Amino acid sequence: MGSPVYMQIFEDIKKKINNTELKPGDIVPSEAALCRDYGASRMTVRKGLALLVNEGYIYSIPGKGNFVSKPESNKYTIYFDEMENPINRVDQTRLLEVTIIMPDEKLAGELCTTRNKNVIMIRRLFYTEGVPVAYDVKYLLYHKGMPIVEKEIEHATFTEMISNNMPIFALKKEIMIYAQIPDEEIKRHLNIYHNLSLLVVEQKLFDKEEKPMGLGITYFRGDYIRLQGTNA
Amino acid sequence: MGSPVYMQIFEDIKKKINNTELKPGDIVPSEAALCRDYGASRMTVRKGLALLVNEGYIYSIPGKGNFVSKPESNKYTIYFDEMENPINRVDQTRLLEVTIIMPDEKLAGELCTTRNKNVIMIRRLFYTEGVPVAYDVKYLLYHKGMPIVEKEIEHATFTEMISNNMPIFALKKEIMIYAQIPDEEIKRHLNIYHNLSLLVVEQKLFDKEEKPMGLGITYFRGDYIRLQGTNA
DNA sequence: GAGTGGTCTAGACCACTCA
DNA sequence: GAGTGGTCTAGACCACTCT
Repeated sequence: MGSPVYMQIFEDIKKKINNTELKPGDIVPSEAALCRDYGASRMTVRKGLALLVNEGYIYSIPGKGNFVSKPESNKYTIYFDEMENPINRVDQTRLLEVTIIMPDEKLAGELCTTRNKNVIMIRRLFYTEGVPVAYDVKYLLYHKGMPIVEKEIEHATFTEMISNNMPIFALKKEIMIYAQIPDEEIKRHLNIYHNLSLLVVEQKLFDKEEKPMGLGITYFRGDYIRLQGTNA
Repeated sequence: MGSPVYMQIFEDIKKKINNTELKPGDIVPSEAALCRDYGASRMTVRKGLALLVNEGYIYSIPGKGNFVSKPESNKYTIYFDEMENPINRVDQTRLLEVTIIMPDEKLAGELCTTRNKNVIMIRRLFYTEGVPVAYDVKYLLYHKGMPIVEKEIEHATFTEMISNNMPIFALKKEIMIYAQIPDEEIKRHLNIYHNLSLLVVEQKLFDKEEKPMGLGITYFRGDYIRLQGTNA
């Protein structure tokens, strides 16, 4: 029993919640009561309770008490990287095009910019063992230090392109996942001759002021990629 | 400036990390130094640092110091619910079948069971505004209190089916997302006559001993669903 | 041995809720 | 006014790292 007191408190209460001995909405014994039960000081008890709060088991209402939470049952954590996924990895890329474009209505809206502002467009193909597995398009709002050198762009992930000149902790990212039938251009790029679905992943990156910095759309062959996640 | 001292410490250091004034791998000023800087007690300083640890900004090495982390740049949180998604919601369901089956090799493997154990199979259709949008199959390992009453199953999400008799906090869940072309049966169920992709979401639920309790596969019309997430 | 973080105490004052 | 959680202090002892 070498484990710290606050850990005991944490584990004990967690067990009671998992046993339904304490149910969502129930009040947890008060801090003073826990101090008595464990012969511990209040700071120690609070440290145990803080762990339960962090893991979403309980929440506090000042002046009232600590209460058992309703679990968030449909929350998942997934790790996504254009270049690497649970069943495969990109081992080669081909740069199709790097150009400056004027965005159309839709793209300007997505990037919260106007149609007369320059946008860098990067189109690439990703390969695994010589086979094209994904078609990738990025739109970056131009700003100083932006990589427009082919060498820097060709093998970079979206985050890498932008984090060259932007501290990465400040980035907010959104992801959108959907399924689609390939159009003729994508079929040609990905050597698709028969019926095949695409898994499309859109990534949008924001700066710390919540302004969009870029949009990336990756069209994966459906038989190439699976995204995995857990509620851990 | 009514905000607590520990919050000041937290914000200040966070800002320095986002400014790259402190870079990944750098050492954070020692707790003693921060006590001096802020005229605060050690417990207060430690509370501020604990926040940074929780949010993944720093980590501690006992006897050495606190260090700035490398950010996890490809981690996303998504909320998935069979019945409800960002662009639509299921407003009606139809139970196609509830039966007891013996699993085939593949399913037995997925559920870590043997081919002679009973498995409950539930097949349903989901509708939005009268249109079939998803075909849903669940496989549940039978155990006491399992819902086999149609009324209880028809409108339940996967988690609800199982959490009736199992404390929900103990559940571990895995999710897998991929794109697929519909087979003839699914085309018939979902009234698909032209080319259309499916977005397939597999959910696997585990008990607290990490043993699988059930597998759910939902085949969504590609034009019906988009999954969204953020790195928040 | 000096410095570091990890655990813990026994108090304190505050704002809040509830009866 | 009694009870609750939120913040904070000024100490303490420990195990650890580094030199």
